[in-house]
Amino acid sequence: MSSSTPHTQRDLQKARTRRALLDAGLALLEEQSLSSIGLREITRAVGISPAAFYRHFRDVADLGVTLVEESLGSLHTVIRAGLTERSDDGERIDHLVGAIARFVREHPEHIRFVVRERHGGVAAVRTAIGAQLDRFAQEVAEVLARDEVSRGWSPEDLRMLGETYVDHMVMTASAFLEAAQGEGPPEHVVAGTARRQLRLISLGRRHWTSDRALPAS
Amino acid sequence: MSSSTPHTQRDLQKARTRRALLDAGLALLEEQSLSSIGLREITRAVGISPAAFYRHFRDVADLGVTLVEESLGSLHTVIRAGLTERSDDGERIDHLVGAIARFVREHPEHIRFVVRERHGGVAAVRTAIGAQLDRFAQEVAEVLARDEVSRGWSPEDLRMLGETYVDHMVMTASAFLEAAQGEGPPEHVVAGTARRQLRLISLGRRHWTSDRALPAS
DNA sequence: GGTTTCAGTAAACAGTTGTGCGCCGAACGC
DNA sequence: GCGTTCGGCGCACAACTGTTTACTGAAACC
Repeated sequence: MSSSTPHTQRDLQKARTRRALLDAGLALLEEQSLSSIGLREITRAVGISPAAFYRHFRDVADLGVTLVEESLGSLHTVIRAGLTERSDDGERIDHLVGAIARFVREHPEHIRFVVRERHGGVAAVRTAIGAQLDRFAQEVAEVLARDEVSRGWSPEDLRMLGETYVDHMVMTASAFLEAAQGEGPPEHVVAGTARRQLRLISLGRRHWTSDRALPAS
Repeated sequence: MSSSTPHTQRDLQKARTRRALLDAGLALLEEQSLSSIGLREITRAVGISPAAFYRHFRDVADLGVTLVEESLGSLHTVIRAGLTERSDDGERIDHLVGAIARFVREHPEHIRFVVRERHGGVAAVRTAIGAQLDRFAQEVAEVLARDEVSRGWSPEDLRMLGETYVDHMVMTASAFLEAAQGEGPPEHVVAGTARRQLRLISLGRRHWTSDRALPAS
């Protein structure tokens, strides 16, 4: 935010190879996990010498953390738009699931990265993803708080709801990804399940009472 | 299942080092992911020569697949017992969350392994876990189908419900694990969120209608 | 136009890795 | 008791790893 890229030809070229490193890393991540990717493997894919890597990142982990911001940044805007959209529950659910499906189709590597490294072997990346998803859940909670249905909800309950939505979104995205590479049920089945689950949540939401006791059926 | 261990002293010793290999692998997995663990690293931890590894497993991946069966086998029995238990929703939820918490406290390495490798870099292990969780979801669906609330549910809806429970269980277990190592919110907060989420699902379940249209609020 | 900056290089460093080979020696079946 | 089985060992192999060093040459600055 402080130093926007000076448009000198040199920094421009530097930014280019930096991008190439990030892209190469992301590409290599399709078949292995970050902790098993070698620095040399990345530079080899880009076509530069191993030592040049250090001009851009301290570590492979460092590169990973950068990828986190990138990957989740794009998702952020997509979902935010999808949620704010005003319509009845059914339409909103369809839109949301459709948005996730489209995002996965357009940026498969990004969500593969996030899903794989969310609980992966590199602590720094793990916490970076966790922090982002936290912020994310908080934001979703705030959006949902503005709904009529959320009247009287406690902050903890709203927070819980946000987490539920975010977790569900990540799971759905992961399922779509598996579908795309033929590793699981086909896309339309995944979409169906995702819609059903959102409907389930939506129903639960509508009949929620913030105090602890369940209503005597 | 076919060849139960012959109780000769030699096979007994073989089983012992095999166990040691599995345990060592599991232990090493606390800080890295399977794809980055070296065969030598494991044998070194056990105290045998690298070549001896091949007497027990073809691969590190092979060892991983074995770990999957072990880790999820134990969880299987725990949850099955927790679900079948008959009581009102509130109690059942408390019991379930408590059971998960206890399991994580007793077998942290197992669930860490499952969560980490569920979307990890080793394809064989990934699919093994996926298959197990599938069977698992199916079974949960069948148990839930016996509830009074499930009258009139379509098979797809029941299946969806089973998946929802299983996914939630895995997520909760993972959250408990993070809590245990101080990487996230403390245990009682995790438990609270988990209970709320189960309550949400339970409410949605109770007001479910298997046909597509949502009831006009 | 001379000087400084700096992305990328080449080479060397000491480790590490997976895997194949032949051999041992203790427990085994008979 | 004897011949066989077989878990584990030592060693060698070629390939690979992350990191440091001193360097080059073109773009940037003034």
